[in-house]
Amino acid sequence: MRSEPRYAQVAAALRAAIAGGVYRDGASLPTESALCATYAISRFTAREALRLLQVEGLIRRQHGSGTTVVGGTPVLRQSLSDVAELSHYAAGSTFAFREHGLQTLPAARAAALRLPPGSRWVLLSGVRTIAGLPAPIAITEVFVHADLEPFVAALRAGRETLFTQLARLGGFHIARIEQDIAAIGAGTRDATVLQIARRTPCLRIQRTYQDAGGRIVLLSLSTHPGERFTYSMHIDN
Amino acid sequence: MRSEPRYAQVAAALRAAIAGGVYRDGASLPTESALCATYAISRFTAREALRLLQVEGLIRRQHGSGTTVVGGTPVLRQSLSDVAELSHYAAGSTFAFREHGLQTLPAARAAALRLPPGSRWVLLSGVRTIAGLPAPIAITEVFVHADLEPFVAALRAGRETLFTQLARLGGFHIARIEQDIAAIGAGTRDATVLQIARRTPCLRIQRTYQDAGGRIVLLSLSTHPGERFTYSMHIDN
DNA sequence: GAGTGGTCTAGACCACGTG
DNA sequence: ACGTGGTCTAGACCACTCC
Repeated sequence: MRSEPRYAQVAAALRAAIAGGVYRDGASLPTESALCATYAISRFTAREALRLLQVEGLIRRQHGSGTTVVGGTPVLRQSLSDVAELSHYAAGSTFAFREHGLQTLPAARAAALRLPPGSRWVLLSGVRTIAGLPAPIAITEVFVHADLEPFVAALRAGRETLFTQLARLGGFHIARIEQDIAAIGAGTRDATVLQIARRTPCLRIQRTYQDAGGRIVLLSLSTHPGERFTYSMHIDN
Repeated sequence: MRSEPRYAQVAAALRAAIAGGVYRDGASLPTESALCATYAISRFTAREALRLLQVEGLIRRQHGSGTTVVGGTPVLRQSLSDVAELSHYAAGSTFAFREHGLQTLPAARAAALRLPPGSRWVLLSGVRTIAGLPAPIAITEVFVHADLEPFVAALRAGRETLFTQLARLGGFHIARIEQDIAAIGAGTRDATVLQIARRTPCLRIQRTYQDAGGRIVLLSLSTHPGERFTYSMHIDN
């Protein structure tokens, strides 16, 4: 049982105080030196705690004036922090894939995907289609951690996403998903499969699924033709 | 002319070294103690410089292993998991805009944005820039509901997003944000402002901000050059 | 075990905003 | 002038990774 860093504890305490109405919208938070005194911490730790709240958008800091609460409304926490949301865009679509076995990635490829050089992955490739549409809406590559190779054969195409299947089969828990979205021009191979012109603008979505230890268990790389795909999400307060 | 903080100078030097190919993709950056020695700075200053590069997405830090370069081409990343982060947008960036008054949208335009035909909006246009970068990272159009016109004159460019300013000025609450992300080719006008070639792949992000009644109070339409912008988010279970 | 980054202390001086 | 946050030093111990 590792304990949280001190600055995270202080940040949590302040967050709770804000949510609890101790500091209202626009109200001033204690000064740094006040925090040092009340929590018996150094100024570094106090600043680190405040830095956390700042990137969360909870507080606003002004050089000569002080620290004020920006949005004390306590419900602001809710978000798309739900894995279910991630699958909603795929509803009604099906994913067909082929397995290409366990491979060591070329160094350049590994670096581009920000995976450890020399690491080994089971490579899958596939296309996502929507019934009735002539061309696929995505071409996808999936990299499964070598440790999970025994479960790959049991993967099925269909509604359930690969990562939920793997999590169930492997008996582990996905703790974090990182998602990067960029716009790129279609390469020759992608263009052929997607039936679009080369260099057509495409959405490139890279997701990494990490377990509790921060280890990447699955990485997926999808390319969607720009004119056939829009990534849509919503955030409710 | 006030001089830059020391950590910003060190960060700039490292940024230049990465861009100049001294440290390639995936290569290791000097350790913190090495930076302390070469620049004659304390570890705090070195870490502050590295922190800058980290939030820019240029480097990746791993506890026991070291600091490595993520991408040789500078990519801006925006991490986003809830409304609070959305309000802060890209750290260190500023938004400059002009107001173009109350207008009735052409029918085609309204349809494309999925806004009611004949509805009236205050149109704003602007660019988002990051200090030190020659070209903007986004060109943005904003449509503000006609009912909020009295508050538009009070809007200020700067750190606070337009919708948080409007919510405060108008005394209402944003209940829902919808966000659509697509890949498009840059049009002539966008290409000029963003200093890229026409038809360069760009991320087009459309956000609608709705009040509790589902009424769209604000719509923003941003175009980001693909090679300078990656939309990044994470989801924690 | 050696070396890395993560956390933390106890000081210091400076730049900024408000009185 | 004063108090605020911003920057910075010179140490320290710990947790993690890799050999």
